[in-house]
Amino acid sequence: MMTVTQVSKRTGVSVRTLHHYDQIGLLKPTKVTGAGYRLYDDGALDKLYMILVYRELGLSLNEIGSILDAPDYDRNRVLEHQIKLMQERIEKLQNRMTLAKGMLMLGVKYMDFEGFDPKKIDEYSQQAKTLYGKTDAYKEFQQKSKNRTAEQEKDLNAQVMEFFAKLGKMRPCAPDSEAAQNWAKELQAFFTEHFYTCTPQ
Amino acid sequence: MMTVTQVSKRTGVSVRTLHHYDQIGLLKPTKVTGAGYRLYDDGALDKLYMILVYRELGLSLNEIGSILDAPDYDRNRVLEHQIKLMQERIEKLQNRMTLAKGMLMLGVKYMDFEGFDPKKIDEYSQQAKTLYGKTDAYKEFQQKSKNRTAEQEKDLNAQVMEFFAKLGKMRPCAPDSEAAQNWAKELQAFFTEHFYTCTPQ
DNA sequence: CTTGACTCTAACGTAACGTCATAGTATATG
DNA sequence: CATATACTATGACGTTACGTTAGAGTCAAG
Repeated sequence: MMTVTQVSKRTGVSVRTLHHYDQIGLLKPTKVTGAGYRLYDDGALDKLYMILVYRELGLSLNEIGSILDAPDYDRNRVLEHQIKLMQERIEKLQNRMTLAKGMLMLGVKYMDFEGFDPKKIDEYSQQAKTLYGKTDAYKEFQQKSKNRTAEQEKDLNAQVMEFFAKLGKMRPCAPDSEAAQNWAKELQAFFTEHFYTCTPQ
Repeated sequence: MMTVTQVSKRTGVSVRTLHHYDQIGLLKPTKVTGAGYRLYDDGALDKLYMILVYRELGLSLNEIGSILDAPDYDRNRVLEHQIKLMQERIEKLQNRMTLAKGMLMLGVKYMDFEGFDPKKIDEYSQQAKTLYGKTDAYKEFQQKSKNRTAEQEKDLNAQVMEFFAKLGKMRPCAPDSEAAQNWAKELQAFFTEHFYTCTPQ
């Protein structure tokens, strides 16, 4: 039987957290003394460890409470769900990193919106990647930069960024508008200079 | 000059959010009518877009407030900092995904802690990867699985997981203790069966 | 002038605790 | 036994970025 600070020292959770988990009924102490002191045994410790693991996986305390007294089947489904969620978060973070790197590269002054919706970064990124991936030029690029895989990703990020940074602006334009033409030229010049030869197409 | 709902519809932010940004002084309306109605012009819209972008990058409203009236130099430093933060978060998420996948693979019953600190997952993962990466066996594995890169990562994840799931338990043991020996045998058997031939070393 | 659409302020709710403040309790020492 | 020290308990407010009513004033149209 351990007191709160003893549990705290062994597990790393704060005393306040133990109080909190007691309050919300997530982890009740094994026993409470006459004076109201909380006492925990090894079983409680095990449960606490499980709580911490699930917490690391990003589950809310509410969800953890449900999961702990649920059958294995449900636990596995929750795990799978969490894996998907984490996967999505990773992709979102990567897209945001691309955006941030692009902002650094191009300078903030380029950030001129009107039709660029920051909430749709993931969507833009998706578009840019699929569109861009189809071109032969991309293959050429891959060939040329095989020897520098570290930079490859960096460059691709930059390109994707470039692509969707402008994509927002192009939205309201007709595909054959003057602005679109200018953009294409600009992009072509940029890419030709840095990465590969580029056809008007 | 647009009213709150007009701004809301164009930008996607809620009216409440506009109220909030006004309250905390992040984005004041361009003008306020006699009746107290908030009116925004295009300049305010631009600022709002910048706010949204930085918000996407994970900055707090406080930080955004500081950044908006700061020189380019500071902005770039903040961007770089955010990129680092996002990178760290991605790695953490990936480690947690490894843990979750491992929990699915091995089943929750294997989760027996005593010396396994869930907060040190990243540390364990790091150890496992560096240690594991050094072995010749890994190279053999890489050779064998060159043709299935998609699964490769999956397998590596599983292995890393296996590795650090037990690493926690081994901590208090001497490296030549019986438990350690058993673990080594078990691991060897498992790996031999699934991935590659394995020496006692 | 009424109706409907829109606007305002005020204030509580959210998640998971951190951080006091105030007060009782257990233990070692003089 | 009294006291100092270390630990414990229960409130209760603070945090982040708004969501969500609730009650009340405002504007354009019919």
